[in-house]
Amino acid sequence: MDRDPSAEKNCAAVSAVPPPPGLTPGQQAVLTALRQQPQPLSAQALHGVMAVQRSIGLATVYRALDLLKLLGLVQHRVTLSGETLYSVVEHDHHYLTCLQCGVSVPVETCPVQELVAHLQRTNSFRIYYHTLEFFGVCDRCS
Amino acid sequence: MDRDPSAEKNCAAVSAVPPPPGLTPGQQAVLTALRQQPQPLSAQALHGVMAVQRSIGLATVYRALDLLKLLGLVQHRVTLSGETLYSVVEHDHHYLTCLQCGVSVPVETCPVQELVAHLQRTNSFRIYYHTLEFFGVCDRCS
DNA sequence: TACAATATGATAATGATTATCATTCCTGAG
DNA sequence: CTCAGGAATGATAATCATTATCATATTGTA
Repeated sequence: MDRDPSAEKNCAAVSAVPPPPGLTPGQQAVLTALRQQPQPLSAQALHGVMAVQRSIGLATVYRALDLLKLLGLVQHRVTLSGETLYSVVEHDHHYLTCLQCGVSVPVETCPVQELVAHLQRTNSFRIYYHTLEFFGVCDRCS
Repeated sequence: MDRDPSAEKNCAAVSAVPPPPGLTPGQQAVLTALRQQPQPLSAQALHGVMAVQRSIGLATVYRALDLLKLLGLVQHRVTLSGETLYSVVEHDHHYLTCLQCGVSVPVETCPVQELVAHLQRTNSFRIYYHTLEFFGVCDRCS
């Protein structure tokens, strides 16, 4: 068996921002709901699961997600079908996506932490999260 | 001055697929037009620049881009505003994007080539390209 | 040369996201 | 404690990139 080449394991979030600042109840609810999801979720799906317990407008969910993104608490990724999926910034979640069938399999390693630190120094950018995604064709489709 | 930490330079495309197979004239035109662009371009923008010289339908441009993606000749990335930008698969183009103002600055290094090779071996996926994108807030916005 | 399959174009339809706007909530000054 | 100003919320209309549709044109082939 060959060793994993670029080996840093699943890197944890770079504590981008302190704990939640003054979030409104609605924003808190969105964050809490998102934290309970095992998988990244679309805004509409999140709205769906939230609406069961608490009434909240779809627009509010979108707005809260945008805000939470800006606070470094939530990250996003866009699927091939154009949906945006949101998840809490915790661990990196990277994917290998088939351009044909759209299936995404998670990638366990992440080789970019050093690069993040470097960019942060050289670009005067506060980096909250990153997406790393591989596109190709899975064997079933080729 | 500190050295660049994760140092592989701009990695070239992994010759995903041989030269162009039997592309139709329309598909060829799309590929050619895209090759002449210095920047990644949206499908509509590409259609715009193409329409000047050659009449082509917008739907055809979309279809050709999808096909070229499937052939490993073209890659895509999605902006914060939801547009999909296309470019020829040549060198990696990675970005640092401000979640506030949306500005994207290119990132010159790419630490994932080894990982690509590894994934290719362990996942029986044919990998054509990848996207690596950093999100945060630029100093002007924070 | 005629057929079957595929590509193309024009346009309608889709669907996720955003804008709008009236209402409600909250906070701080008085 | 009360009121005014600002922000947040919800319902819904509007937007806009992308996709589906379908009739027509093109291409490779028997």
